[in-house]
Amino acid sequence: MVGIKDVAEAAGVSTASVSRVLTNQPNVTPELREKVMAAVKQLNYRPNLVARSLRSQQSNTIGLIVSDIRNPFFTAISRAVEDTAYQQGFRVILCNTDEDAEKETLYLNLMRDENVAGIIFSPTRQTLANFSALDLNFPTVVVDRSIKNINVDSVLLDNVAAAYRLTNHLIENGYQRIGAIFGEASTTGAERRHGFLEALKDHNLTSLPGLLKTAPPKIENGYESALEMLKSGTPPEAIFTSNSMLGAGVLMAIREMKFNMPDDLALVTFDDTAWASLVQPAITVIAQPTDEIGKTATQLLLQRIAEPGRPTRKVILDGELIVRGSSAARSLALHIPVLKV
Amino acid sequence: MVGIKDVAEAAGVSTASVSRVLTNQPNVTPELREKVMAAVKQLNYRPNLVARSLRSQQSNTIGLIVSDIRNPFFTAISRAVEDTAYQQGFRVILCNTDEDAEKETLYLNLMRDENVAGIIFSPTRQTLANFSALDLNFPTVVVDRSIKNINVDSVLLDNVAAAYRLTNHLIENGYQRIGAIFGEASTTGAERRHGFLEALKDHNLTSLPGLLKTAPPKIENGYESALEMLKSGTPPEAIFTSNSMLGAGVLMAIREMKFNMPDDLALVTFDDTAWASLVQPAITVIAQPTDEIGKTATQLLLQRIAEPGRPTRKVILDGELIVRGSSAARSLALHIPVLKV
DNA sequence: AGGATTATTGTAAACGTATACAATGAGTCT
DNA sequence: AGACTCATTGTATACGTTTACAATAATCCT
Repeated sequence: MVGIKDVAEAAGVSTASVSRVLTNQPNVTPELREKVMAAVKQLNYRPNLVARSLRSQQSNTIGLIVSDIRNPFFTAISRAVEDTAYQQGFRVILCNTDEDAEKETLYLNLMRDENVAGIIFSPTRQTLANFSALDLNFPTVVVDRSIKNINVDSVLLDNVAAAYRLTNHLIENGYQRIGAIFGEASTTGAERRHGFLEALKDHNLTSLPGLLKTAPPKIENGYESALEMLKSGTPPEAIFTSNSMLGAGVLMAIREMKFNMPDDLALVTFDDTAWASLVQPAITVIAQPTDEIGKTATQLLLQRIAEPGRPTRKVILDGELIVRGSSAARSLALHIPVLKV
Repeated sequence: MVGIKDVAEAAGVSTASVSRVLTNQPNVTPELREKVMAAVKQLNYRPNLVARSLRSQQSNTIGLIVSDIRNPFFTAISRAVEDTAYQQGFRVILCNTDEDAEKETLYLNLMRDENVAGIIFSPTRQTLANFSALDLNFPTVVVDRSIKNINVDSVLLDNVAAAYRLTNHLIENGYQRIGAIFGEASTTGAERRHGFLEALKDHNLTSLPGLLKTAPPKIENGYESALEMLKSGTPPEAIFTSNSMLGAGVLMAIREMKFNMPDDLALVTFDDTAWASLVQPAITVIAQPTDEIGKTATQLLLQRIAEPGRPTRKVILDGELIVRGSSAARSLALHIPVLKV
């Protein structure tokens, strides 16, 4: 193993000088830099990041704590976070929590032990509730989940507005008996639910018993919930889901029950996943600007790392409504049954 | 910051003793352990992993280097790797290479600098070619890509056999003009191509000009390649793709050209993604045992970390052919055109 | 019983780097 | 010219652990 001492010796300078040129400090003469770099290249020296981190008491790895990497939303986020982080010389440690509060504290502790520079985190409601209690002693930015009355950087979607728009779109296209399934682990689900209900109210519609569900954001839950709705005597005309996992489950149920989209049942969901546009008819969605979210979160974090005292900020992004066939305007035949036959 | 010294003081013992109980060494009396643990709990002490890693010259983080986390195959792999790794007390650093050989060496160096315990890696062909040259000085296990004549643990699919089976299935169902698109970055694509061609040969079929393509595993490439095939005067009866990214692109092209599956065109692909079963007709695929692959790779790595001298082993898993509607037996009408009308 | 062996704990050095402080030398000013 | 400043480099300590080695106490054997 070649260390800084070897480089110093080879270059005929002190270890301090080597360290200084390698950390790009000012006040080093070009000659010094040259000598050192030559020795570095010759010996193929690479600084030991662990030692560097121990001594300088700071590291350039950041933690990314998400609930499920298989959820395409988080996949996209991680990708964006990693890209921007690596680009700035930071590494990323990825953790899956499965929306499990215990795992969350586990990983949070881990991050502390690893002495990470900061974390990007999408906490469960549970963890969010006593967020101030666990006082993270490192820079933190919250993504996707909203956090109130606490000073922490965050970047999230305008969930209420997006859900409102999506629901509104359904209603304007002639759907009235609208079922909905919301994720229950996060604040996100609750906010989208709020937007959904607002839209109903503004059109003098009410949510119907048995057609308003809440479940952990997993495919099977979407499937089960939708089956219940579809098998009931009075199935909905449309289903709204607050994320793609639930949406995929609903689609499975639709397939199983051999319902036709959108004539028998319309479907709209959050997150523009691969399958949403491949399926026929394609699914109407709210597309979240995942790249933007991940990138912004990382930038926010890096800025806070550089300047811990800066005022916190909340970045709120807008979702984009992408209208596709799954929510096409209800056909006349169905609207005015008298015309049938 | 509370350190080991504080704990030692509080417990009335030496720092060495504290360290010994915390690293679960034998030869400590129960009383000692008790005293130390009490102090640890009281002070809420947590060992600094960076310092530990520096001193002990080993860490418990492993690197996972994949080409694209958005590819569902790698998403599934990472999830499995992380789960098993964390379960054994190891952390995971995730890196995306975009199948870019430069990025690969970049991250490989990074892993070295970070002093990771080992890595799990799916190298490009390019990197694989001079694999021995970059002599990784840490335990490595290669996944998904095959590597010859070099002693390194690896776990991969029996690609030739799987591709053969998939092709064979098409042929048996009456498809003869079969187009194919293979990933070009990895050895995987080449192997699957081999299996594909073998199957053709065994049925006295030949690959047709313009119907055998190679491209980086991205959706747009699948799309472009398929469009070319479909727009040609003599489009294929079926298309075979060697991974889900290409497959998704092909499906987009099919949709755009308004071809019907499987009557106008059958489609089969590798990897059982979410959309493969949601689409109608659902897609026939070779499902890779991703959980198994990730888990096995991690275990292999941890074993090698524990015992560096052990003989290397190559684990070869079988893919599962899942037959769905996209490759249904060609209808009689098309088979025997004379019957038509 | 006394020496040899073993089990347990303590002392202090080491891991590889960054950095506070000291030291040196080159300008600058009066 | 001498005192003073400032830029540059060197010396040596600190980061928070683990661990080789020393030391002590306890046990065993003849």
